[in-house]
Amino acid sequence: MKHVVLGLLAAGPAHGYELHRRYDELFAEAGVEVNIGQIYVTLGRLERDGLVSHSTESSGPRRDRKVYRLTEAGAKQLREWVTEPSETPLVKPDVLLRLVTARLAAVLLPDLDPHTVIADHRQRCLEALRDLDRQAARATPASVGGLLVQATALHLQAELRWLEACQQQLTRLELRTSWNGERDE
Amino acid sequence: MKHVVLGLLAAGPAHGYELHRRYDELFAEAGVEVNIGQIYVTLGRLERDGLVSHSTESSGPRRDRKVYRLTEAGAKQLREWVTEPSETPLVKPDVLLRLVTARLAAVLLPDLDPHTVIADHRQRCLEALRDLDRQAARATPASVGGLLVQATALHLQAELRWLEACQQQLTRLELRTSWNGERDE
DNA sequence: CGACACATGTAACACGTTACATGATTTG
DNA sequence: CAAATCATGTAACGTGTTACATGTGTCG
Repeated sequence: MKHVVLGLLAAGPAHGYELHRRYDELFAEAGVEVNIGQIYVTLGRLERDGLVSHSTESSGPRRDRKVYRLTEAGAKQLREWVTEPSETPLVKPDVLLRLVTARLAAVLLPDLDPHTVIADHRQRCLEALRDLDRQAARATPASVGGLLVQATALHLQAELRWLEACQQQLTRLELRTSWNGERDE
Repeated sequence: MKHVVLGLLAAGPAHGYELHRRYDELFAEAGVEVNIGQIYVTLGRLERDGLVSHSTESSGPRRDRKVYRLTEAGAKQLREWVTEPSETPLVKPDVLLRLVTARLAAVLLPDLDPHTVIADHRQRCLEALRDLDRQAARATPASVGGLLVQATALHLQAELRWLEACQQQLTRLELRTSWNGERDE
């Protein structure tokens, strides 16, 4: 969030409400929303850290607006962030955690079926993918929103392929642990 | 984290240190580590919420251990969590944020090149993928670690495909915003 | 003896999220 | 007049992360 706000500010000074509008214009298309409060919180923290500064503008009859702009430190930090290698995603899918848990809890909650967990999730992914396709049709072709939609779609397909692998390996899935046989009683 | 700890506990009562061991055995293979402190913090919060309870065990000469177990509420919550639909991932790749920022900051930081950002990230993804392949060779075939590695690999491939799309659309990328032309001065 | 595994914790900090408070102006 | 939009904020809460403190038992 911090860097997003800095980035939005890089396009020109603005007040909080305006930043929120910019954000929406860029990302709302892909359903990634942000609470307006968060913008103000972030701006406060950025100012505390000396990365932005504000000047109050009383534009006629309207409520006073605090127009923020990047400081030199802010611009520097922004450049560093953009240049810096972005980490390759370390995935730890939610559904895997549930899967493992279902297996670990086999004694305690014997009615939980890992296969159901997978099947359900698969259904949800397929649905999401259909939604995305519909969205992609409506979306501006080469826009940020469009790219987001594409990214999500590709990752969903990855997830689906992975689920397949999961299902195949599930039966053989070794919870190779010394400790899970040693239930007391 | 909260649910992970509950899950680990579902395999049987244990104290914090032991939970950390269980965690490592399951996930360390894929490089997903956790700070031991976090375990204790989480246990404290779970106990505060009545999902786990502990009894002190003085096992001979050793330091006393607090053995935690699920309460009924904890088991119930765990079942709910496992059963509940896990959300389909809403992707917002780090690199896209940098990309957009690079474009937004075109006036302020004219030397930032979006193409370089993509190319660099692509290289890093390829490397990561090679590493994963090496890891996959060593990994236990049907283990949690193995599944994690597979998931990561698939998502990396998705990311690579997406980067390709990005690169193609980058030149045409419309930052269709009313506001980014209106620089003051 | 010194290093290491065992074992537990806490204080400080950062961050995101939400609900709420406040008020002016515009528009149906 | 009522509702929506413009505009700003904050207090509370949940959570993850780290650094640090503290001590025992074991093994070379």
